[in-house]
Amino acid sequence: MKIHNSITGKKEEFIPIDGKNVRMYACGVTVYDLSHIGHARQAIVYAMMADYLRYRGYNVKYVRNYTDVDDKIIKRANERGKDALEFSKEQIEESEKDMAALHVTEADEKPKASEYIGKIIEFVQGLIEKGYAYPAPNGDVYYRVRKFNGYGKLSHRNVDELLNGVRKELEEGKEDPLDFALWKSAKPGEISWDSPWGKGRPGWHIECSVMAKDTLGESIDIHGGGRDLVFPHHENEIAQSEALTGKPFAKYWSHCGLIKINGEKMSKSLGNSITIRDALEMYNYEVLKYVFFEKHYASDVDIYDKDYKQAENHMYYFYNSIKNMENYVKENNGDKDGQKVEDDISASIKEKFIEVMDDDFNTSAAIAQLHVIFKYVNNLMKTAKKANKILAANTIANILAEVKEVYGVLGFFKQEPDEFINNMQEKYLKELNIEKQYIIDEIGKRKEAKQNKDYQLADEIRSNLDEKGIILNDTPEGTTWDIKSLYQI
RNA sequence: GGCGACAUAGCCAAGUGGUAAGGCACGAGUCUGCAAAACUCUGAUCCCCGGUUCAAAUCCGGGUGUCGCCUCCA
Repeated sequence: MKIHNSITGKKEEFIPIDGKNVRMYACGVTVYDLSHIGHARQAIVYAMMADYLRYRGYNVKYVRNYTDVDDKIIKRANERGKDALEFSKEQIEESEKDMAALHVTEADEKPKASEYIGKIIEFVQGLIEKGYAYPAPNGDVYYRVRKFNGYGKLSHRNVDELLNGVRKELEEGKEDPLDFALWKSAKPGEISWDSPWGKGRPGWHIECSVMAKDTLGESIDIHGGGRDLVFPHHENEIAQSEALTGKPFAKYWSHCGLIKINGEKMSKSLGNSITIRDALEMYNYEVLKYVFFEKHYASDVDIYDKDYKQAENHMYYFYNSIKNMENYVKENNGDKDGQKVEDDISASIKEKFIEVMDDDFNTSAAIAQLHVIFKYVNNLMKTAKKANKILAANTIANILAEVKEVYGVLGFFKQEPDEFINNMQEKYLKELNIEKQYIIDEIGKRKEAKQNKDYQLADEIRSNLDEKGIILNDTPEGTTWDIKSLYQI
């Protein structure tokens, strides 16, 4: 099992601190607005890691926090005339709805900053006592960056370079421009808590150090988050935690790549950010997982509209293949004639999945393998049929069971094929504004024309439907229809 | 300016020492009245230059280009 470690910049053998027990922390969202697909990717990626590690026999404790006290939250709450905590509580509920709709495995604990104020104050006091922090006259408390030796080891910078080229004004009360706030004194009208330094609230970075320590202990195995958090957030977490405990904070630092939309950085100002809610309105959750898993988690990705469409077509192909497999098993149930052991690749499915996933969670390669499997099975069923041989249903059943179990780890194939396929067709019929009955009637007319050998009329009916976005498929069992765009981009 | 990452076929994308997964698009074929779907076949020596090695897309050095971070950000 290998995992990429940002702190060394290398892929390393994964050896948890405590045998088979894995402690994992991922920075969650600051809940001042609806979550977007960047948050979705991050949540999906770290849930996938937890799921996969469990699949490999580790006992995983996975923690993902919520930042529910912060400048943006306060600002947004004020705009809406709401209490900050009341507002963030609502936002957390919305975020949980999104995660449930995405079918993301829940974290074992989801601590909130506002529930950790006492422990945050204790932590800050500890840092002051050790000389790593100091209160400013205005009630802020700052971290003394230059005091911590390892500062910059994650983001690979040194303290002096940080000042390079950056005009940083020395804020009042700070000893050094690099120092960052652990505790912020309250401005009038802001939510605040009592502290030894007066009324105030925690800084952002300290929350994660405190919550990670409280839920997982002083040293954790994997700390994850978006690549944009490397500096300063994760760098500061290390400084805080290691200064207080004197122990290594996280053994493996994992960073998830960022998302661009149609070639542009996703941002509110560009108006191109896609909320999870919007995405789910357009695409099934397994389709979204396909989009994210198709590329390695650590890569920054540029997602174009056509990528979703393509993923949808792939999932449609997979589910149709599964349906065919199920039908095949049903039709040939109990028939063991023609079974060839060498055709049964079910054992190698798991083997290959583990091989690529053990290599830093290579979901991209795992998905490539999925295409190979379905192609293989479709070919198997086809050639068996063609040769008028009955391939043992057991072989197909074995492969199908294995695919569902193995790829279930990534959250795939949790739906009934008919359910998935019908929903997809309904969605497009609605979009194309076509009634199912109309198609059936047209197929009936065409059947008649074909029986009369009036192929010109038959072709006309078919091309007519084609123009409307419906394709017909003549099979020995009759004519079936489907949605054209589920096969084409 | 500093730090970091990336550069693989028309496009997307795996692959960290032994002669390049997968997908999309394109073309040919099987099937079909003709199509469609499905399946089969077909394509790259890996940005450029130099080095290490029996052997490099993969390691090292230089160059070019793209991107991220250095301010809140998954």
